[in-house]
Amino acid sequence: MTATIQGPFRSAIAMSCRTRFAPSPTGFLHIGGARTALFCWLEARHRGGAFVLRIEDTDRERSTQASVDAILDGMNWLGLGWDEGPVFQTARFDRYRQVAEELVAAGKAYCAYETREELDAMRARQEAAGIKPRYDGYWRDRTDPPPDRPRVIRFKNPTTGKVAWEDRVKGRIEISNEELDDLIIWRSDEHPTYNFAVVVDDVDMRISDVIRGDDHVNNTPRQINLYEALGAPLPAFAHLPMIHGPDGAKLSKRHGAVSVMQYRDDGYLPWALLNYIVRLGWSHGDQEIFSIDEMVRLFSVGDVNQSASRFDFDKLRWVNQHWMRHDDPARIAPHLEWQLRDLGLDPAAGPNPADVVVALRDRCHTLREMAEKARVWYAEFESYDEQAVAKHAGGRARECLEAAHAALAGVPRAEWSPPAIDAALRRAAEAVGEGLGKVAQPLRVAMTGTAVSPSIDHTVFLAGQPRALARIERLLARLPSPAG
RNA sequence: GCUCCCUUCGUCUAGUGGCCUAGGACGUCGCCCUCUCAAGGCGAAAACACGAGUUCGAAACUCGUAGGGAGCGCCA
Repeated sequence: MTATIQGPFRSAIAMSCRTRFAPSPTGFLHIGGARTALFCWLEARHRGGAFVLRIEDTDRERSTQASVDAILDGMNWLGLGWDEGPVFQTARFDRYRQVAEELVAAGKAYCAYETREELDAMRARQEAAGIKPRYDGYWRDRTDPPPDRPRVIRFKNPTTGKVAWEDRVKGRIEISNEELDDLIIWRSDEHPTYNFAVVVDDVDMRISDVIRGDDHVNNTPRQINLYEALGAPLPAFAHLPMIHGPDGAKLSKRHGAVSVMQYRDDGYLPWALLNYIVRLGWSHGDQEIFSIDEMVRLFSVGDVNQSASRFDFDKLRWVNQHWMRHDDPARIAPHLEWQLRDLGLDPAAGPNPADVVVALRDRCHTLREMAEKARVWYAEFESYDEQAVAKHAGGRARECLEAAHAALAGVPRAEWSPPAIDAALRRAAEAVGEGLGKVAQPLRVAMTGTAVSPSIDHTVFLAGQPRALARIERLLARLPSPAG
């Protein structure tokens, strides 16, 4: 009996989860924003709820269409799809105006007529006196005739008591109303302010869990007072700790990548980036590697910890390599192709990229490095590393290369594969009475012009039979002729 | 200045009063493996900010101190 009631009841609660990611379009999607978006997305997915994307573009000065596009591109590249939106706040001005006017009519907000200069002066006086700058409430209860000056609408914040909430990550937070002042909700230029628009939107969109950076904790009590004035049910709040740069300072350009799209350019897999950032502030025991499905299954914003973390590029690189090594090569290949093209190489002018992934994924940490190392199979190299030639092309290199050439030429075209090549090279080594290494090193120089490459069978395989033989001939041609 | 938040190895973290002479991972170092470079295996160094208190017992609870962060806009 209990079980039959429990099931539907519980899912009804889960269904009510609605989260939103609400960036302002004043730049690209940065790494902190990406993690906030991820956590919002995961919380909604985990609870079978909805994830809403909202663009907070009420600041006409700083908002740009290019930024909107950049944010959308970032979200799409990461694979964080939204169920509703994008909703633009600029499309909702009438609604904000209506709510602001209702608040005034209800005596919960009022018009104030100070100029910016007067407010600046007030602030300066308060700071000089060493007290917290706050609006003094001059117009709060005035009934004077309104002066002939631009007006703003201010919210009548309660003057006594305190605001408290149970933050899902920070725990209980309390702030006295005496710390707060009457915030402006409607500007003199007839636009809503952030703190007001957010609340109206979150109420209208029935957001159940407000998940955002902890730079917003100080805004929360004012917003809670607004919810109450509106008679709206309170959502749960979850304030995420910040992400700093490796040196503990705010993450900035000088740390390397700030925009998530830069991570694509630098050769990271989107799901690897997600795996790395999900572990910044969240964990599940000792587990380090999470597929997207696992994250959805295991994540809860209530498990996020409370302290700021630093971005560690070394660990990101490790996570990225992990996914390059453990995913299906076919899933990695398109990303490698993107990098090859970005380097000006034609993926069709060489081996199947999936085969390149198999050969190189143990040897690099990013797709960028992989593409650079793959260059030798998509274009001819121009010169040899002379040190490599000096070290490996002396001694019996000529005999070894000739034996390798003969052995490789004997591999039927249809059987051209790493195992067949390995067998051929071992036969060649045996024929000249040397270990495989004596054949492999000069051959490696012949194949790549350098002394470093993947295992010799793959290195030769990826070159393809005609190109492999040609490259052996090319090296042989520059070696001194055999004595006698 | 005021308010709020935070503090376990270099870094990300486990830890919810005894299982902790504090575990894992990245990074670092050493050894093994080996056709180069990697990857992999094994191992090492490395942390509870400090001080009081609560308790039979504190990394965990409370209070201070120090340090760090955020906010205090007609920005979001």
